[in-house]
Amino acid sequence: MVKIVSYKDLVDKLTEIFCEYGYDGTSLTILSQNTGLGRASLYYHFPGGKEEMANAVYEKITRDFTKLVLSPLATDQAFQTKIKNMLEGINLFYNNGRRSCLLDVFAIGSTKDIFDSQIKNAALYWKDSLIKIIQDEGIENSKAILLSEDIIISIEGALVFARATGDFESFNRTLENILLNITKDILD
Amino acid sequence: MVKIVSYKDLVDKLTEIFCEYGYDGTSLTILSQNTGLGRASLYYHFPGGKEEMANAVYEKITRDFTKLVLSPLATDQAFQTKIKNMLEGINLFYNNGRRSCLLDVFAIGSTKDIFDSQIKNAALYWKDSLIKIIQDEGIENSKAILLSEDIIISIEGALVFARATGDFESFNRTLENILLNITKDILD
DNA sequence: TGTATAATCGAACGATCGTTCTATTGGTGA
DNA sequence: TCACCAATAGAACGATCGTTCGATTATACA
Repeated sequence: MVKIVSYKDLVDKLTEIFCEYGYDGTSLTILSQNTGLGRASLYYHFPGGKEEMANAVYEKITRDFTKLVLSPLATDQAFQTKIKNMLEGINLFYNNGRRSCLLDVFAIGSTKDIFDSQIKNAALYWKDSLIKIIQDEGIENSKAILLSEDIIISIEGALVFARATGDFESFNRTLENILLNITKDILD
Repeated sequence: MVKIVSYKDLVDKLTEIFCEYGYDGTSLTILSQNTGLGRASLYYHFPGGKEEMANAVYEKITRDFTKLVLSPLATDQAFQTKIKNMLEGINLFYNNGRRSCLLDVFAIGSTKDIFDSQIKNAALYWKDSLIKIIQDEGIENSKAILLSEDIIISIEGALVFARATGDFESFNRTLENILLNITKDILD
C-alpha cells in the first residue's frame, strides 16, 4: 500500500476506495482503515465530511479525464494523431480497462442527484469535441454525430464488457479497432 | 404506483427500488415506504432480509434476461431473425435503454463478492451463444469471437451512453445499426 | 360461524452510520 | 527552548442501519 504523505496522495486513495466500494458502500470506518487516518483527521482535511470527499474525488477524476482524454482532441495535430492520443488517454484513465469509476460510482445511489447533470455535460462535451474534429475532416454533420457516438459507445461498452468478463485484453483490442474503423470511415 | 398484490409484484417493485438506489443505497425504510409494506412484513416474505431480497431480484433479472435475450439465440430460426429477436429482447429487458441494472447495481459495493462470478458467467454465456450462431453461418472462429464481442460491447456501451446523456433515441439507433452491421459482416 | 394460519404492523433491539468533541502529537519559526 | 499551529487520534454523539419481537388483522377452510 502506498503511504499517504500529501493531500494528493489522500485524494488518490479516496478515489480508489470510492471506486471499490461505491459511495453508499464506503463507510467512514472503511475510509479510516484504508487511508490509515483517524476519522477526525479525515474531517480535518474535509470539513464537509463524506460528501466533500466525494466532491474532491469527482473533481480529480474530471481533471484527469479532461487532461488525458479531452485535451488531445483540442490540439492542431493530424486527425489520426488526435484520436490515437485520446485512446491512449482512455487507456491511462481507465487503467487498461480495470477502472470502472465514473458512472458506476457517482451515477448510482445517494450521489446520483448531485453528479447526474455534471456527468451528462461531460459526456455531451466529449461527443461534441469528437463531432468537431470529424467535421474538420470534411464529414457532414449527421454522419459526424453517428461516428462520434459510435466511438464513445464502443469505449464505454468495452469497459463494461472487460470488467464483467475479467478479459482486459478485449479492452485494448477494442481501442485499436476504434482507431482503425474511424480512420477507414473518414477516408471513404 | 402499481399496487402490490402478489409475490411477483413485490419482486418487481424490489427490482425497481434496488435499480434506483443501488444495493447499499437501499435501506429498509426505503423498501418499506416504496412497497407499502411494513418492515416486518418484508421479513415475513424474505426471512433472510435485505440480502435475500437482492437474491430474489437477481434471480428475476436472470430469468428475464435468459428468456428475452438468450433464448431467441437458441432457436432454429434464420440468423437475422435470431439477432433481431435478441435485440428486441434487449429493448424490452432494458426498457428502451432506461434501465441500467445488472452491473451498476450488483457489481458494486457489498453485493460485488456475491454476484461477481455469476455476472461473469452470464456475460460469457451470452458471448458463447453469439459465437455459436455466427459460426453456424460459416464464419471462422476468430472472426466470430470478435463479432460477438462487438455486438455485446455496442449494446452495453449504448446503454451507458444513453443513460449518461439522457438521449434514449441513440439506444434504439444503435440496436438497429447492430443488426445492419452484423448482417453485412456475415454476408461479405 | 369458528378456527387455524397467512399476512400484516409498530415498537424496540444492538450495531453501525456520519459527525463532532476534546485532547494530544509533531514540526516550524522566534 | 519555547510558543504556536498544523495534524493527528479516540471517545462519544444522535441518527439510522438491518433485524427481531409480540401482537393484531385478514383470509380460507371445516
